Amino acid sequence: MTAPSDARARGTRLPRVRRRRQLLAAAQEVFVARGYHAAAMDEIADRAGVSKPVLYQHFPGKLELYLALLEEHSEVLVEKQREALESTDDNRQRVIASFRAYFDFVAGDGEAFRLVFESDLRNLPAVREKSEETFQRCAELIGAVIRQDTSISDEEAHLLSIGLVGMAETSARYWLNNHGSVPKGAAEQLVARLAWRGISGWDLHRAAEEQD
Amino acid sequence: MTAPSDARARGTRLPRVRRRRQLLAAAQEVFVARGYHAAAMDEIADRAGVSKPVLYQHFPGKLELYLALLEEHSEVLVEKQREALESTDDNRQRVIASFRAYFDFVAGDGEAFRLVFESDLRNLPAVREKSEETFQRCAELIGAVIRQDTSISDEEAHLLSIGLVGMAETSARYWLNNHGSVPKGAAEQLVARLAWRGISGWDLHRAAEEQD
DNA sequence: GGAGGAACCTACGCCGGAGTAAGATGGGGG
DNA sequence: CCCCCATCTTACTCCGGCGTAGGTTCCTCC
Repeated sequence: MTAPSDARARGTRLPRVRRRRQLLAAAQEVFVARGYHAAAMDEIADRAGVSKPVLYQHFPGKLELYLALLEEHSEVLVEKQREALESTDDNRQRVIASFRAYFDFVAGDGEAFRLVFESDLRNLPAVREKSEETFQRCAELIGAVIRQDTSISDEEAHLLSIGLVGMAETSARYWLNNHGSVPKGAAEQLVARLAWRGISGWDLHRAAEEQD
Repeated sequence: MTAPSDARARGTRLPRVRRRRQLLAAAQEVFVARGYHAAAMDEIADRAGVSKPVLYQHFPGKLELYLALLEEHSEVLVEKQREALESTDDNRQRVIASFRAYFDFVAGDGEAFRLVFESDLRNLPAVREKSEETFQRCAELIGAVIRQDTSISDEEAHLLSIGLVGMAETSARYWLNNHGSVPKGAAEQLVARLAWRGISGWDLHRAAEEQD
């Protein structure tokens, strides 16, 4: 670990756009490894093989740098989720694809998911809002599917999707932290099955269950 | 909001134990409202109607103060969960009770749940471990019930309980943040039903589902 | 080949907030 | 009645880390 990423040749100059990309990559590594607060601008600069003022020529401040990354990866997650749900018309497969999307997201891109799911800056309104918005958008995508194919009320469908998204997020994160205990495919399938059993045929058996 | 809690009579002396309790209460308010990093020892002291050194006569540092609270409320959650699962022998009722326990926890005690679920100090190993341990203990309690009444393998049962706990935590937090859209009892029931449909009769229908 | 500007550096200002020294105060036991 | 210790206070020190002033190098384009 602690691969220096791009500390190559402390003396190479880069065109502006290229440098910016690289700075973002370095920042991601540091923010992911240390969290927002423990991350130092000096370390990010070092990691990029550059001095601090360079960082400030590309981003007005630490916060903006962080927000840029948060924004980017939030968008990736929502997009993955959208693709998953559009990938098929079979709802059962949809559930599986949706969970796989979460696991993929968590497994991918240098653990960037920690920015979205485990940010230590949620107390800042801007960050909290972004986080919740991302969460809501995912839930809404799923909620739309549920509503479309059942007679569940809007409010109930929404709450159910919230629960499902929470399950996906939590189990994906858990799976990643305990790599090796269960292979990815199996974990996805298992949790997806739990979800599918939960929602499939909700209307049908509802009356019966209401009896209790 | 910003109820001063106990800023009563800036000049009253208190016996050691009583003062300690009060400091913990003040600290909880501030940590919950601001998070660990944005919380200032000065503010905690002020909130308790006392000066900073007093705080340091009761706790060696900011971190220890925080950990004391985290520990306490983590224990409360696990205990609530244990009680819920022991409250009945009917597994369906168990699921409901278990979810209710999460909602109760989130609804209770000055939003102390934010320390356990939304800590902005998870990057510190001590905190991360405590958080995960709490989470695991809850999952393990549920996992034990699942294993006890089904033939699901240990590993699978564990992953399923992880997912369920995640669902409970997420939906409870969401419900609290959007108070008013759904009454507590209804929300609990709805999500509990989702979970119950998911796990009940898992063995029975398993073979059939494996076909796909 | 030499201005000019873009990319980069060293070195510092400064501020918030954790933790501390040294002294004031007040009430219970001798 | 007065001493003593526990309680509490004011008023600092110190440090990490963000952001910046001012100067330097190297490439490009005329």
